[in-house]
Amino acid sequence: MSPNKSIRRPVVKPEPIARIGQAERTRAEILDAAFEFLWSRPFRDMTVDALMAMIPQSRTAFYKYFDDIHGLMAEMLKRLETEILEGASPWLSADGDPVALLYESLAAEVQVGYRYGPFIKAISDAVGNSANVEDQWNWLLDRFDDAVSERIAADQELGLIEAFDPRPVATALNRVDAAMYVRAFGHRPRSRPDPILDSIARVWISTLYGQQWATGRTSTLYRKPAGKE
Amino acid sequence: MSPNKSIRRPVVKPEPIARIGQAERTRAEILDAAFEFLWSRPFRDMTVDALMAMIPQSRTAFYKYFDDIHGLMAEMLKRLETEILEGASPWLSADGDPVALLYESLAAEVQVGYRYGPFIKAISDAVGNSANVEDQWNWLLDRFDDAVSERIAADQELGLIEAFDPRPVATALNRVDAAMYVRAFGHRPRSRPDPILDSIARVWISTLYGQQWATGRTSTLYRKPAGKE
DNA sequence: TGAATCCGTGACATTATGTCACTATAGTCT
DNA sequence: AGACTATAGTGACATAATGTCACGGATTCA
Repeated sequence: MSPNKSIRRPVVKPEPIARIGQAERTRAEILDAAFEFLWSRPFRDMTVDALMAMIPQSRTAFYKYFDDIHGLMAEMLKRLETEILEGASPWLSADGDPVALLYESLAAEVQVGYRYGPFIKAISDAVGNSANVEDQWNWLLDRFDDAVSERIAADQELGLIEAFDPRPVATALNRVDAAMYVRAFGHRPRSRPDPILDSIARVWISTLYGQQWATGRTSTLYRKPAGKE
Repeated sequence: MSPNKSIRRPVVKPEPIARIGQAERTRAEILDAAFEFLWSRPFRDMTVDALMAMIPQSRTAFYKYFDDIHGLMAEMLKRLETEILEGASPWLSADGDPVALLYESLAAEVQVGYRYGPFIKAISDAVGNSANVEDQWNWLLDRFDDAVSERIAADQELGLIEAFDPRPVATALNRVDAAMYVRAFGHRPRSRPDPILDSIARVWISTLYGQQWATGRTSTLYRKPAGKE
């Protein structure tokens, strides 16, 4: 990072690197191994030793790439974040029947939860062992809480949702999802996702828009934006 | 245990014990110390060493009473169970306005959650580190799921609750509570319990009995048992 | 060729764990 | 009283996992 000696560097020389990319490949190899490990064994069994035994590298090589096992989990969590936020939320942004959109969003989320079940469980296990992972996980959850709160507030403005403090309700609803994913999809064989989606959707829809839409999954709450631009 | 030499023992002699009750007192001392520890520091910092430094006993004495730190947590969890189940649930058994009773039950539960907040967080942290604790915690939660499912099914019979598969919904609702307690009451200073109760109650009541009762906390759903004995 | 750098490794120090053989002592028996 | 015994407690030890460090080998650049 710091240009100690070779101050005169030919202008076009952004790649003076030896063994190009080797580090990145090894790093990715470790991350992949960790993912594979957690797919079949619980987080508490993942020692640096056991992990590095899966790839042709010495145990200590691990520390060239990560601070410790929790640092590794934090990195993996970042990867997951991207994936989650992508598949996420028509309901949060798009325009249309709120009940249908909410259901669609939850369905997408359940897909992700199902897909990454054992890994999400690993994260939730790791949370108790490291302030770092805990902070990062909470930060992610809080962002969801923010987004959901906002949407609730917006629909309250429109009279689609009753008046109440949106924040704690958003938190409660989001926690349902996280807990259900860990429980239902955290161990293999994973539960079938459909009943999970049904129950989650029921709780969300009943709480926000009213029971009468919980079964049908669509509503007549939505009217084409009139005055609002 | 085995009568090696002194075969001729006077018949009335069921108490040949020396240093009566000392063990129980030490055991309780350790449990108390653990509780105190967890009140101010996270579970991940509680080593056997740190714990036993709090009382005038050697580190190894710990192993006379518990298998390991997780065995200790399992024991503490059992203690908590009792407390939880006591303060628990008018809604589950008593007769009367279901919405009012549900609210009352949740209020009592929130009290317990508030009271034991940091300790509940410690349990939830320990869950990831030990199959034993995990099993026991899940067993406790499952019992709640059972009880709630039953009550839902009963009210569905009476037409007070819509028809749907009660089990996953019960699970979802119970998970709300647990997650909220950890989040809101797990760290000090703990959040004020009232908004937590409000949001939890809103989710439960809206999901089960309908939004219209979520604010008022009482309903007109209940009618004196007529035909039923 | 030689210098610089990158990647990786074995050896080590440290910390926590759990076991075991042993000691000390309070109560019991004669 | 004095000997005996089960109980409570301890220090020393073996094991396991962690994280650091000085070094070695290889590759690229000058």
